[in-house]
Amino acid sequence: MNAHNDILKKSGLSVTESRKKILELFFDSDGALAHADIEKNTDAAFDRVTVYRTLQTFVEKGIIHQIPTTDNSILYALCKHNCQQGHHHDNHVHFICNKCDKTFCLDDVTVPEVKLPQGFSPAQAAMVVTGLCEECKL
Amino acid sequence: MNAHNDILKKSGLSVTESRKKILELFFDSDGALAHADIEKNTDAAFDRVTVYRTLQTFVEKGIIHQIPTTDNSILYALCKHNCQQGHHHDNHVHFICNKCDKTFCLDDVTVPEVKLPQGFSPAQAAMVVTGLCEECKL
DNA sequence: TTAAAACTTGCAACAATAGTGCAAAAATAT
DNA sequence: ATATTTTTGCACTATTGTTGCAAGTTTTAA
Repeated sequence: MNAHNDILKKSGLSVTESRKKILELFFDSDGALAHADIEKNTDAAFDRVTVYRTLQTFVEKGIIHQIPTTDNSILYALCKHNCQQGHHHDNHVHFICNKCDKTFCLDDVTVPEVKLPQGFSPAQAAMVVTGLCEECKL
Repeated sequence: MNAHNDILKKSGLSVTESRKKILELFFDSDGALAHADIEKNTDAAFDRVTVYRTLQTFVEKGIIHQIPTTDNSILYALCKHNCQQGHHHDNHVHFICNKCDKTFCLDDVTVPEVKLPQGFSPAQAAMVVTGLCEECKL
């Protein structure tokens, strides 16, 4: 009985091969993952549809969160802080490297509050910074 | 000779029906537009491919910019401030309404600076706030 | 421990979205 | 006005995401 299984159980999910493997992938990766990355890293052991559904489920259960991008893809990353079902707290800044295209969750950098114009009622804020990462800057 | 044509010429682009019309659409719209919105609003007068290419070209030339979303779509909006080719300055916050799904460019709300961890070299920052807009809040 | 119930998966089909090569058409330059 | 350059539209292909349903797996509870 390992920690990953516990996460699944706590979320009320059945413990299956695909879920275990995909969750493991997220823990092994330091950055964020796109659907395509997951298919690649599982050697297509699971159906494309299963991957889609697993990701959806994980988002719903607050295990992972989505990261907005401008390139018509969705990136997913582990929710490291206390996310609950239906209520995410992924209020950290994301960094995407222009050179290696890796995405980093800057867990220690929180998204700053901004004052919105009259009438706008905020629920969630996301921030994505692009540039060069440590590796690529050298 | 109108202002829109000048924008195209200044960017070194031929002045064509599709470009004029699509640029006009952006000026007439207060929010951001997705590819689909543009096709709808032009009554499919232009080929889908033409719309794709026009948007790409406009982004390259710094006429419009892309807005990141978490729903696997790209939104585009006019660069109101001094954007140049290859170097965007769309440093304002975007607001997406959860109810009506409209996107607003909050031109007066600039993206705040954040301190990044050692090693990260920022080039651009984007911020998207979701919630309820003026209309939908009522 | 096993059988029933509940849930998850994979397949097939479908739908929507995006990209490419190339000939025809339009815009620009001479 | 015509040659050159650029842009467009079509046909085709690729990628990405969704749905229904039967078969398979996991969980529950006797």
